[in-house]
Amino acid sequence: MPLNISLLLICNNGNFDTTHDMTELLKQHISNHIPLTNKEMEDFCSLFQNKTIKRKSFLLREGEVCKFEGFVTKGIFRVYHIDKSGAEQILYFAIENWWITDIDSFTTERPSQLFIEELEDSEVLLISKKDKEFAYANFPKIEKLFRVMTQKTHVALQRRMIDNLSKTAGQRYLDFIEKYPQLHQRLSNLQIAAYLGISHEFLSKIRNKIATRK
Amino acid sequence: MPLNISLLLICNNGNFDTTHDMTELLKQHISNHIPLTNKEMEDFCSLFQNKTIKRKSFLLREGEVCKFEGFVTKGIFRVYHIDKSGAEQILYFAIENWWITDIDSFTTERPSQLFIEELEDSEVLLISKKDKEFAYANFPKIEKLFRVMTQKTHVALQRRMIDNLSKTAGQRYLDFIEKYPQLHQRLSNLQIAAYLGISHEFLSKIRNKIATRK
DNA sequence: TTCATTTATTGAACTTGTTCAATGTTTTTA
DNA sequence: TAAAAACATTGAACAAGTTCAATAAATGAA
Repeated sequence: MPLNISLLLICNNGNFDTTHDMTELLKQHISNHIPLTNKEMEDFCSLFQNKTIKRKSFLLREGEVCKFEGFVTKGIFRVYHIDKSGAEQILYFAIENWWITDIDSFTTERPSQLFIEELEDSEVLLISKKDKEFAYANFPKIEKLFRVMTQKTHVALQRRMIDNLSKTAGQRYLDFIEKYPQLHQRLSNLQIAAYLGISHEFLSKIRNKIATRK
Repeated sequence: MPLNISLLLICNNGNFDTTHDMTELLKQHISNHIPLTNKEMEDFCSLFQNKTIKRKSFLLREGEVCKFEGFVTKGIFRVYHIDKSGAEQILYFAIENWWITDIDSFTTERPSQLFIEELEDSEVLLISKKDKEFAYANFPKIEKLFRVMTQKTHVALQRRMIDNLSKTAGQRYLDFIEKYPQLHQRLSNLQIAAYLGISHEFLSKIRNKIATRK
């Protein structure tokens, strides 16, 4: 059957409904965290809307209130801040199976300080605040799911914080390509530098040094 | 009545049960986040044990599994990591009304990479993993409480991450004393430097520059 | 109160990372 | 396919931050 599936994918230019396939990834993701009954799973996933987005467009801009939480099913996003001097700091990247939102703006309903931008043509499943509150109120397991996921994200950020406090940029770059080989291949060095908190020129020098030492 | 209360405090050398006063602070803290019935509040707070700790002793050391989550009612703690070269990175400080744990070790039950140390004589209310699971299972509001608190903590860490990526050490120091004036007064410059991710010598030079410019 | 320990300051030499400008390379788009 | 735009590399001068060593000041324990 793999041939048929390939043909299906090749022929699909985004002209017919693929929502069913889209939520498949989300369902799998949820199942990896908590057990839900079929009904709970269907009810929860039906709250999401599929959205297709062209590269270099924005899901959120600074100053807007973030009205969604998104689950990426295709493509790559970056969540970043622009400081007073115009420099960009990337908070995180999100590829397939990752969630994106400005959790601060989403929960407080205050204007966001962040940008969320697509780097490739992407697809994302979006849930509104109202529907998420509905889910929390009606499915206690969903409350647990998001508590556990937020904890995990927090632990990852704690590790990154410690690394940023203790390691040189060169070491952080090596850690990055080791930890996220798939991301590394899909990102420009400009993006990686903004994530590591260094200038792209310096990243270039780091790469040169690594390359000539091997 | 204020005189009587003062006398009571003066006479109490830790020799009689003050658990009741201790959980008062916790109850207030919880009420600020979510509404609980009296029974829920009593049931939940009864899961905590009060612990008095001398300064410079450890609540957790690297390599141990973190078996508690703690609510600080008195004193000041620091949660930190020691890297390969022996340098300390402070993840956060906790004073009255703050929570302390290694959330990674506590949830995964794997050895911690962190130290939790008292900097003053302190008191803390501790809850075990089993009792916390019990609370989650029996009080859905508690699940929500910790989801919301973890979200807030995460937002704060995201801001700190962005600041660390974009600001100079001098600016971060000024931000720190503005944001946490009470902490600033109770901490040595060694501690603050380890939090900011700089050497204490350099912090000293920053302080000198600030002082002479005023 | 005194001695030992910890904390803070300062300077000099050094390392890490930035900025700016010039040049080359790759990718997009018309 | 050509031109434009975005991305990557390199060097030189500079700024930010570290390290080490010496000294002073503050704190804690006997």
